Amino acid sequence: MPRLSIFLRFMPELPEVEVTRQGIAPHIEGRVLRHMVIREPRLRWPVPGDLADLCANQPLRRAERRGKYLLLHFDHGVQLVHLGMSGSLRVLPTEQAPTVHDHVDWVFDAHLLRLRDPRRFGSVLWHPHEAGPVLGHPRLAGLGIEPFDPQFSGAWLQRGIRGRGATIKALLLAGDIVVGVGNIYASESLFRARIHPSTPGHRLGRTRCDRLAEAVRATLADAIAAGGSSLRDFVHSDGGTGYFQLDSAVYGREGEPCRRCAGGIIRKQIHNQRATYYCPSCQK
DNA sequence: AGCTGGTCCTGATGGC
DNA sequence: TGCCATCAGGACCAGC
Repeated sequence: MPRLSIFLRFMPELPEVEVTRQGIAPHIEGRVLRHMVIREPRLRWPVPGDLADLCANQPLRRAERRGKYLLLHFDHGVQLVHLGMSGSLRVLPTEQAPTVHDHVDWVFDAHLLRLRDPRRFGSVLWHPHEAGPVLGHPRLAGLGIEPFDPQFSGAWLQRGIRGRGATIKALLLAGDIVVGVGNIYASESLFRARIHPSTPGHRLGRTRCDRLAEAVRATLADAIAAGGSSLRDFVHSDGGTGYFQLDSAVYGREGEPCRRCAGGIIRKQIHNQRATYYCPSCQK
């Protein structure tokens, strides 16, 4: 358990992004962004040089989420914020001094929002209003359905994997069928659905697709619920503590006994250079 | 030193 | 043969 919380703290998948959104939204929605401080523009992509000027003294209307992107809506455009693999956002007092890896601040009247991202795989992009709906942005246009969209189902999943021979784990991670499943929750969802991670996508029939769609939704919902209890960590925290204490069933449990079946020992396998955990006895 | 991870990009592969 | 979709691997980083 302690070991796992160390991992999770650096891995924003959909639940972490959603909990972040819920945590920061009350402090930024409807407030005027006075100015931005961009100390380090060299993120996954360069932060636009004119972004601070564009958004100074503009009211921030809404903080939305699409996949793992946070969408900060202004009247004249939208900021797309991605946390990459090590990013975190915190609401802090305006006078709080930045430390190393604190790359971007959004400064409001009474407090600021701060992006810390040691590995700089995150991003802050700008989509001007005149470029059309933000969902048409190149980073968003190819994304799959939201896992909590009522249209996401076994049938949807089966349509998405039709004719694709990649492993089901790789297809979940690809994000073009359903968004939000990262490396950890891919293992967890497949365990929940009792499906072996290296099963080729097109080998999954409707029954297993139904189970998997439900498992993805349930796994992510559980994680969001677990994270919701730590919302206070987003305010007036220096961000130094982990904020997810998810109880994983397989991830990081190599060699330990399976929680569901008697006799199974959790195995670790590298899939596409990514660690995958599963129970060889009850995942077929 | 080597491993870790989310996503985009590139170059390779395979089907029609 | 040509085109397109798909796929595996590489790159980007810092922390441990």
